[in-house]
Amino acid sequence: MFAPGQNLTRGLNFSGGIFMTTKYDRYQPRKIEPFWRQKWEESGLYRSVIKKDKPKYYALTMLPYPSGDLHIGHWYAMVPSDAQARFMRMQGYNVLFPIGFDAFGLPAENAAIKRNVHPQKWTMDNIERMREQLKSMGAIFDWEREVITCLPGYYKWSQWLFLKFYERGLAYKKLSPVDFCPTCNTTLAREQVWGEDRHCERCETPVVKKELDQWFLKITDYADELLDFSQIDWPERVVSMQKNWIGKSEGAEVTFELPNQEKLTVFTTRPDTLWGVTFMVLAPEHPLVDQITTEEYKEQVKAYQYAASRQSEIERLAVDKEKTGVFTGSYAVNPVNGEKIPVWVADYVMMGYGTGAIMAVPAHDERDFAFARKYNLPIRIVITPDEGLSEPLTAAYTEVENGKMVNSGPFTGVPAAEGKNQVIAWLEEKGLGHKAVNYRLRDWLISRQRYWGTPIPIIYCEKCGTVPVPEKDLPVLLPEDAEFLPTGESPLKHHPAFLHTDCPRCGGPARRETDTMDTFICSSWYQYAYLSPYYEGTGPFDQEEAAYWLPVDLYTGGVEHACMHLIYTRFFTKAMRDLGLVNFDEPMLTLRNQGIILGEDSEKMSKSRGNVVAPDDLVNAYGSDTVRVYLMFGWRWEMGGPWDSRGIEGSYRFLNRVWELLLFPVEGEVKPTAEKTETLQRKLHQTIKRATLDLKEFAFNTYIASLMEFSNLLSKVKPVLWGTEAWQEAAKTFTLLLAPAAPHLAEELWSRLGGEDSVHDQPWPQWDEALVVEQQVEIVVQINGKIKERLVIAVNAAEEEVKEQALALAGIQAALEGKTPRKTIYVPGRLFNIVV
RNA sequence: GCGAGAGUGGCGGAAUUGGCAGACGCGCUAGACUUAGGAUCUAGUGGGCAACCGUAGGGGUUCAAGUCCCCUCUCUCGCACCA
Repeated sequence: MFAPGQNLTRGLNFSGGIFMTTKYDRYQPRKIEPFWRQKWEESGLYRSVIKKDKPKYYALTMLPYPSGDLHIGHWYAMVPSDAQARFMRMQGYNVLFPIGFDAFGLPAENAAIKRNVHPQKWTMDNIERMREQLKSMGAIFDWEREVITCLPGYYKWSQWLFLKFYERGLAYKKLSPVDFCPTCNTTLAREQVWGEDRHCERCETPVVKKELDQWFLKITDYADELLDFSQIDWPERVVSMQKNWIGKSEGAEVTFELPNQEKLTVFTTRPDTLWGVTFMVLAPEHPLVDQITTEEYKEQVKAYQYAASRQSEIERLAVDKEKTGVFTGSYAVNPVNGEKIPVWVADYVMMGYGTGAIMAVPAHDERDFAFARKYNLPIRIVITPDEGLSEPLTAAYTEVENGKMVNSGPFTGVPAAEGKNQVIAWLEEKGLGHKAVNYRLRDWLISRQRYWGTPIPIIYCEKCGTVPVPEKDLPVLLPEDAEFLPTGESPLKHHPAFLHTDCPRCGGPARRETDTMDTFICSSWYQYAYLSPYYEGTGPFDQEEAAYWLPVDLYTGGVEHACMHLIYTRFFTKAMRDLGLVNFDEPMLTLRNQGIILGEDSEKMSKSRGNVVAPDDLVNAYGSDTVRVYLMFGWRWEMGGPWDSRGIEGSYRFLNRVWELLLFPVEGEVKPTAEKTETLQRKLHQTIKRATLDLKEFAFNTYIASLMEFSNLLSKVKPVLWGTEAWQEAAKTFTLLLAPAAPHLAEELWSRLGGEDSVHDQPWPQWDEALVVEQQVEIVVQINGKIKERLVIAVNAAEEEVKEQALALAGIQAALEGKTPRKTIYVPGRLFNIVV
């Protein structure tokens, strides 16, 4: 037992006594928090270095963009991740929880054009501010591993990786119609074009198509492997979004003969419907259109193509728009039955998917059905359910499961589901087609016509053509003295010293690639950069560090990156594996997504709405620990929801109560009882168990709730147990349990309670299952499942004994009214149910 | 249309995966202490006067259903003429 007040003095030593205003100083987070943060920094508490004798745990939070100020969303994402990392640390793991900045990108350059401040300065200033804000969070970030992606020491390796990809044919340049954002003045990857109107992910401007020569990464080489999620524990939502995005569909390619020896290959997932093809459709951009269109139809086909090309440049049309098309005048021959079928051009067929041409089976495809109806094309049924179909059809019959092939030559009578494969085999045998797989996934367009990004390390020589920059010449530095003008063109294009160079191969005059890389390149491998920031060895990172820390054990961040960053980084890891840089298949073993904190008005936070919650203000008002606790307590983490400015008061009150509870002594004599001691001990072990399991499961809200419950019990028993051994043990253990959530407060309490070293270096408490179990329990006594009475009984009471006591209860006697129980059910510790 | 997820008090949310619905907190009500309280403490708080009724709605399985099965409705997110 320690004398009240004694430990208060110890606390004062740390703070220099400056905040002792009353006999027992109040909870003053603004004094405690900076003090401890400085201590931790000085003592290197959170430096993560290889410790071979300890299991490692690599926890990672998504790389923030240095937009200027830390947002409450950053806190919401990072605080529970930090708590989880701290918990693992106390569980004996050697934890790495690094932080850095995704520092290239458009906002910096736009600021440069608008406000005449260099992107470098704008970015570094923001980083400096955000670094301080991040530090106020009190997370266990190892700042010595910080990476900033716009620094040459970083992007050198982005360029190096690009060159390695190039060597292996994973990076290539291609002239093709690409999406261009007229506001951002750059091309975008397919993933960065969103929504029905196909707008730019960043600025929401509808994109336009441009025919440009651009660099791509061959992510499609890994399409199949990217569909394999067997090695990772990722949320179902992300898995399904990625599957959906990759969009694998299996079927067949079938070749149709056209006049003048041309062949037209189509992709279909329904080879079982081949006998029902009544026309064919080409996309307006299909190269065969010009060749097969007959003189008679030339004019209208040309007009249609022109209209279609205009259309793609304007807004994308609504889904339910009326289908349009024109006849080419030509006929194709259906290879399965020799029929002549008309070939049309229509914009409901996309050049970008499959072969840009389809076989139309109006009876069994909704789109073809609508088209056939409009243009009076024949509709032939070749699949029917057992009960048949009534003609004329009012809608396409698209079911496969219950369908049977009819009017299909040798396959008539075969179930459609089996027919698919049988027909493919038959086509292959006859040389008419073959099994084929199609993906929705496109190769990743990485060229950006902007300055503030990683220069693509390529040189164009008149003699030698495309020449990669030799490894020894890396990094290709971004020139600092660029001019930022609102012309919409990259300053690199107008920077002679950058543009003109010598060919590394022949020494002749050459020019540099002026496009820079998509910033998603930077974030595709940053988890490896943390191992050895700005590495100066022979590869992008230190292999010894890699061998110890990799792969990332836990990754946390927003679900909005499911089809961008999270696919890209998986692709990078697989490609890097094939380069021999890493020896595993997946970058992040476990992924957890947080939800989004909305404004108090339930709308997305935005400056224009004026509903933004600034974490700095909250930290000033309540302290960092309160903000942390509230962010963990207020919502289901993966859901998020509207901010509640009153709710945070509850968390502040909680921490205040904890402070007073553990530090303010009881006046007068304390008379401990065995019963209360036991109650305290039991609740303590129950709380350890709950807190441990909840933290494991990312149930941060119930983790905090369990601490609140425990503090409620503590305040009940305080008058009788204050200062006893059981009390002290409970107080210290409670402080340990609080440490991941409120690290500063826990540290202060720990030191005042006489704890050794840092609370954060203590082992996580263990619970004793025997002490968790209640001895006396209240069970409910039911009749036919309805609660009639309650009974307090020993937890291990025999069923017979319970039955005897339950049946003897007055309320039960009355309710039974002399009826005899037919059956009784006893669930120990829960209920006793009498069935009559 | 396809895919994923969700519907529980006035609000945020709990409920050992079939076993006392509403833990914990916000808010609210009453009281205490106060010159004062938007501070703090104590008590209460799903509905109904009651028996009872209550987890989006309807049916089912079971001694027992928020939880399992079938149908319907609503909402959120992602993709979208993907052949």
